[in-house]
Amino acid sequence: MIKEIVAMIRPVHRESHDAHVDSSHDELHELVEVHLHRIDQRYTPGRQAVVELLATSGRPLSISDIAHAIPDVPRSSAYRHLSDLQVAGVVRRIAANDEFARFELAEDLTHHHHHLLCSSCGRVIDVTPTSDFERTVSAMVDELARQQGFRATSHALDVIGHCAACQET
Amino acid sequence: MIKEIVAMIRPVHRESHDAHVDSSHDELHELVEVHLHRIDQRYTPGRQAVVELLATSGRPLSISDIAHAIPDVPRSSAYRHLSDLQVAGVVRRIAANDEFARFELAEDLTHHHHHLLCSSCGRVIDVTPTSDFERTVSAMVDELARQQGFRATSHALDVIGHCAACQET
DNA sequence: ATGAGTGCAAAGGCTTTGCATTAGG
DNA sequence: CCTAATGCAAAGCCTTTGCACTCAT
Repeated sequence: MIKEIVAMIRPVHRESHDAHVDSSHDELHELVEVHLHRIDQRYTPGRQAVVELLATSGRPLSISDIAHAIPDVPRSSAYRHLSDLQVAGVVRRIAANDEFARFELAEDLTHHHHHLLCSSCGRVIDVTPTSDFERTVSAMVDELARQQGFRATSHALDVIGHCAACQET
Repeated sequence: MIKEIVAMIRPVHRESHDAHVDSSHDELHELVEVHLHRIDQRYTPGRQAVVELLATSGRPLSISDIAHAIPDVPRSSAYRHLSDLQVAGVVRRIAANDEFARFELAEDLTHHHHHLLCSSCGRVIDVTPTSDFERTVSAMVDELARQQGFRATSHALDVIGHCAACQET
């Protein structure tokens, strides 16, 4: 059943919560609660733990990362939490270049950003573009899409290379 | 053992084969053979079939796509072919937004391009950027990376949205 | 009390591997 | 001849599910 629901995932449009980009910590949780309530789900301790972890990690986390960081939340529950949070539009699943899916808070709850993928260590680093940068990227993306009759709703720009730490070796 | 080798994957630098972007069909296969020989592997019929398929598909293919298109190549062999071709730098694995990995020929053998990911049907469409476009993206990517002491080697720009076919419904 | 949420263990599904056979150099 | 390449079937691994128990409203 979750399957069908997940298939319906679409961007959650901000309504009266437009300026939460700089929400404080508590506001984030309140907002998540609202998102969950929209789909008749509760913001339980287990879910809070997952959201809290994603909010403070500063980078997308894999299931392993999560299971390791919150040992008292069983993997099966972690999977379910992530799935539910995804349906609620709170969490977004991204695909790194390795075989592991990563999860991060939706940009509605944080801010738009891109990723730097380290080929050496697999690390994923978040980077926030300047508005100038973003304006340009958006324009380019729209142009690319239009040529194919494609309707763009968002984009992802990943930079592949080697992180500072891996260059030292 | 393949594991260790895969961990060593790095971009294959073109040597005396710089201008193969417009290689004819046969030249592609010859080039693939060279890449395979570099790692002491043969360009067998099964591998040729996979490369041929990827070359003519015009879009990244999942294992299912491949298994379906080349029924006489067992899945286990397809997996091994893709893995080997990846090590040889002939094939690149990309991650779509769904759970299935897709495979495409490395840009060394084709040309640099980006992807349009349809949220509705999961389809991945290749789009080739103009050189102007690409120049700008590269510059922006370098800028993003530099801020983090990251050394960029390549980039991927994915546009998420709905393809023309899915908008008709 | 009633339905959602959670844990544990079992089931599933896709990938990888072992091993014996075939083929290419 | 010798090592790579293949097929098939078995093994692995991550993810999903079933079911009973707990918790919140």
